[in-house]
Amino acid sequence: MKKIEIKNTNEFNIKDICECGQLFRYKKTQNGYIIYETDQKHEVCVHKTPLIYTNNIKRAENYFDLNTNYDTIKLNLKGSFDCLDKAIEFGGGIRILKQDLTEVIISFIISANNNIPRIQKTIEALCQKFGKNCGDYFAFPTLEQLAKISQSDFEKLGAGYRSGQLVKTIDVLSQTNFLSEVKLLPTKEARKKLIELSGIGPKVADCILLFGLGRTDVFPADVWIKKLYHQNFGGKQDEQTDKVSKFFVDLFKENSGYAQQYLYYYKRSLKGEE
DNA sequence: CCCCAGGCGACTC
DNA sequence: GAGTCGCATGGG
Repeated sequence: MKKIEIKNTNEFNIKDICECGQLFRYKKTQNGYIIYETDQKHEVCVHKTPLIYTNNIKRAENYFDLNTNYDTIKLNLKGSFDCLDKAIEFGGGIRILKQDLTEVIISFIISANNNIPRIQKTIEALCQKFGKNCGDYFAFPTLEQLAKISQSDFEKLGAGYRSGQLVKTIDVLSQTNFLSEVKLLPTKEARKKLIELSGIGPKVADCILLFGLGRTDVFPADVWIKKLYHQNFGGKQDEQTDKVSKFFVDLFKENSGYAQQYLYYYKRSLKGEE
């Protein structure tokens, strides 16, 4: 096992990374976190500084986005409005992970109109039932494995009414070149193509673009973001997703995705306190 | 009993 | 194009 030592802790906080909402499979440990992705395990221990344990340095550098300067991004985002400054202060150690596209697509279809503990529970059950046994954990099912799962199987996992959507979308992913093609498209076209899949609307598409395709010129607008928009910029209580998303992308451009993660993480942390 | 959760799809007009 | 409504499921 090799290790990467993180020296600038302003730019890397494993709690922020795990709990900011970008992924669902992680576990808190004695002095850090373990993240599970596809059939991989990424372990981070914090002593004085964070240490990433990996058997593939290049892969870990890419996964944790270590070549992006987050201090610069935060500096660029500051001064826009008060809530964002507080959010950056609160979650300054967030990094946006380069996650597996298929896993992100399936996970965020399950996330729609759902709560995080239940999303995690369903995804964990999916891995246990249909993923490879990797010893002390289970892999996320491969596309080949996913293609064998029926609608009633998904229902038994607790996916609810999203079960049919999952089967339909998995069918497209496994029977066409959708995944390889969508990667090549500019953000706007990729978004449109994603929304054609069952269970994917504007919000889920933006999460997929941000977490699975590395596009930071998107701004997923969920219920928390809409609340924040209403409080800070007016409009209706339940404003239209595309309207809110476009507002913030116009404001933050290529840094929209980062801004969204700081804001989402911060707003959720205030749950019940405002 | 109600409302809510990282919304979406179908159906109106 | 915008406005409603139902949707599985579990927790508060």
